[in-house]
Amino acid sequence: MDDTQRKPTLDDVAQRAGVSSATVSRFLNNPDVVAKATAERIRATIHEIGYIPNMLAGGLASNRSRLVAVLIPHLSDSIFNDTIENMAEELAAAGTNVMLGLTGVSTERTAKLIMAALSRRVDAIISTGPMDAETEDLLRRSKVRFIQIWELPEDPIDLAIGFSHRAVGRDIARFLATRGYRHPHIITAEGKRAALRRDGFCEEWIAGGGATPTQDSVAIPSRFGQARRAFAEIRRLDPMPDVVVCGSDYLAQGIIVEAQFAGLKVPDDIAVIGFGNASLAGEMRPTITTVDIDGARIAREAIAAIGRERDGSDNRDNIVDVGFRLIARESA
Amino acid sequence: MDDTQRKPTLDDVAQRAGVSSATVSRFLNNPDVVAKATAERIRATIHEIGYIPNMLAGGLASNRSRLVAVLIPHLSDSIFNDTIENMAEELAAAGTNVMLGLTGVSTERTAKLIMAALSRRVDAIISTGPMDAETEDLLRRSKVRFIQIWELPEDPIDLAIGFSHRAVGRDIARFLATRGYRHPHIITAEGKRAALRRDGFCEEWIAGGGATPTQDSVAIPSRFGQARRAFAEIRRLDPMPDVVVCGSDYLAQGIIVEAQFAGLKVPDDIAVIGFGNASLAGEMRPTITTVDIDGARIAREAIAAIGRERDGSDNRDNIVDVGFRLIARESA
DNA sequence: GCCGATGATGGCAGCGCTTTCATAAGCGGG
DNA sequence: CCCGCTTATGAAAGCGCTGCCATCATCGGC
Repeated sequence: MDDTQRKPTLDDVAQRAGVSSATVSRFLNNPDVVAKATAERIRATIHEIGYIPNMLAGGLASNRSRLVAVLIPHLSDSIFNDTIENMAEELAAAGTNVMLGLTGVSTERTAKLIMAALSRRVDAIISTGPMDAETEDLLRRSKVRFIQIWELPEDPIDLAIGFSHRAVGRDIARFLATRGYRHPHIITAEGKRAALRRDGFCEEWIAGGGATPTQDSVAIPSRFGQARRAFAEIRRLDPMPDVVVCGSDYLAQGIIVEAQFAGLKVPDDIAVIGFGNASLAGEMRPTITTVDIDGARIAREAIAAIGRERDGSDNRDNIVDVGFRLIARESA
Repeated sequence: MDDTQRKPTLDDVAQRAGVSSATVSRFLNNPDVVAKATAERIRATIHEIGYIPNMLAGGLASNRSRLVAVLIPHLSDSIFNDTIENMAEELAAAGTNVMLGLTGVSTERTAKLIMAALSRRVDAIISTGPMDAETEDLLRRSKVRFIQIWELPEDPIDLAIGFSHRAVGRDIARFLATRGYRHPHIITAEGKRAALRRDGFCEEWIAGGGATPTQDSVAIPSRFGQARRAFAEIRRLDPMPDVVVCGSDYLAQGIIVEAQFAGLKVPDDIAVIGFGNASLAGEMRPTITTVDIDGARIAREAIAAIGRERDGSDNRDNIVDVGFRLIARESA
C-alpha cells in the first residue's frame, strides 16, 4: 500500500488498470461504451484502491453539477414538505443531489441563495417564493432551468408548475355555499398565494350573494399554534361564523382543537376547512375537509423539465397547471 | 457588450479591472488584503460584467467545497426539522450550503448518500441515522468531519453531539412515578434510539417497584395518524393505562385527540407524555408534557466542530452531551 | 542613505476530471 | 485480400479557480 494519504484519483485508477484516464471516465459516466473485460478490470481496481470520484472536478469539466437547488421558506409545518420529499427521492434515483435553501420570508435571503446556487452551477433551481426584481432579471438572462412551483405566475421566468390559488378560493366558496354555510370567516397567511386564495374566495362568495366574509391573518407559516389567538378573535365576532376557512391543515387542526376545547362541536357548531391535505387531515377527529395538491406530480413534472433544454419559445407551454382536488371530509 | 454568451470568468474580471486573477481571487475570499482602491475597482467590474464565481472550480482548487451534507430520515413530521432549520440558517450565514439527504430507514440509501457527499468533497457530513459496517469503516478511514447528532454512540466515528436516550427514558419513569401514575403504556417507534428510551424507561420503572409496562410499537416516523390504531390497542388493555408514553409529540397529540374523542379527559382519565418539544406541544389543549432537546445548540456545536480539524486523539472529547429537559405541562 | 520589514500584487503550476479528435483493431462482403 | 465500417481506446487541451513564491515599492529607524 502506498498510503501517502493522498486520495486516489481517476488517473491512479487508470494507471493501475492499465488504461487511459479517458476510459475510466467513460466507464463511470457511460459504462456501456467500454468493453466488458475492460469494464470489469476498472471496476475491480476502483474497488481495490477505494477510489471516490470528485464531482467538483467532474462538474467543472463537464459544466454539469448534478445538483439541484430547492428553495422553500421553512421546514417545520411546511406545506411543501411532501413535494420536497418526493423531489429529493426522485432526484436521488437519478444521481442528482439536492441543495436545500431556506428562504424564510425575506427576498434578501432568497437572492443570496440563488446566487449561491448559480455559483455552484446547479442544473436547476426549484423555487417556491417571491424574489426581488434584480434577481428575477438575472434569472431571466441566465440559462439555468428555473422552476417555480406551487403557483402560476402570469409570465414565468422559465417554467412554472402549480395551480391557480384563486380557483382554489373560488371552489371553496362554492363548496361552502352548497353546504349551506352563511357566515364564513377566512384566516389568511401573509403572502401572495394566500391572498389570491382569499380574493378568489371572497369574489365568488359575494358573487353568490353572500355578505363580505370576516377576515383575519396570521404570520407565515400558518401553524397549529396560531389557532389560539385566531380562535379568540373568532369568539369576538357577532354573529359567530359558521365555518372557518384556514390557510393550512395545521391551522385548521388548531382551530378544531380550540373549538372543541371551548365546548363547541365541529362541524355542527362551527365547521372548519383546511388546505394542503397534510397527512393529519385525514386522521384528525373530525377528519378535515381540505384541498389536495398532488405534490408528487409537481415533483415529477419538475424533474422531467430538468432534463429538457430551456428554450424561450412557446411561452405558454411553460406553465403546467396540475390542478387540485377539494376533499370533503367531516369537518365541513 | 461582447455578449458571446460565455459566462464571465474571474480572468475576465481581472483583465478588465487591470489586475491579476490572483488579486481578484483574494478580493473574493479575503477582501481585507487587497488595497482599498483596487478592491473598489474590482467590485465595480464584477458588478458591471455580472460575474458569478464558479464554486466548482474554486472547490477543486482549494479542496474546500463549502457544502455540508445533512442526512435525515424524513422531512414530514420530523423531530429533526428544528435542528436542521437552525443548521441551515447558521451555515448560510457562514457562506456554506446544505446538501440535503433523505435516508428513509434504509442503510442502503444512507450509504449512497454518503458516497455522494464524499464525491462532492463536502466539508462535513451531519448524520442522524445508522449505517452499514462497510460505510462506517470508510468513514473512519476518511478525513472528512463526520458528525453524528441526536445520539451518543459508544465509539463515535468522528464526533457525536447528542444526549442519552436511555437517560431520557429513566427520567420520564421517575417523573411519572413521582406524579403517582401506576400503569404506564409505552409506544415506541421502531429504531435504535426509541428502543433505548424504552429500555431506560422500563429499567427505571421496574427498579422503582413498578410492574412491567405494557408496550406497543409504531412505524418510523411516529406520526399523528398512528394514534388511531395505537389508541384502539390501548382500549383493549385491562387495566387501562393511566399514562401513555409516546415516541414523539405528534403521536402524543394524536393520542390526546383520540382519547378526547372517546370521551376521556386528559390527563385525568389518561395522561400523555411526548418527546421532542415540537412547537405544538406547548399549544395543544391540554399542553403536552414532553422532553425538550435543544436543537439550536446541537446545530451550533456541529457548526463549531466543522471549523476545527478532525483529530483522532482524545476520543472521549469527541462526544458532546447536550442533555435534555423534561418539561412538565398539562397532559401528564 | 541604507536595511530589513511590511504590504500589495503578479506569475504560474496545478486541482481531477471531461471531451473532442485521432488512432487502432476487428469484421463482413465483394 | 482489401475496403469501408464499427467499436474500443488513447492523447491532450482545457474547465475556472487557488495558493505558493517571487517581485517591487514604501517606509521608519539608525
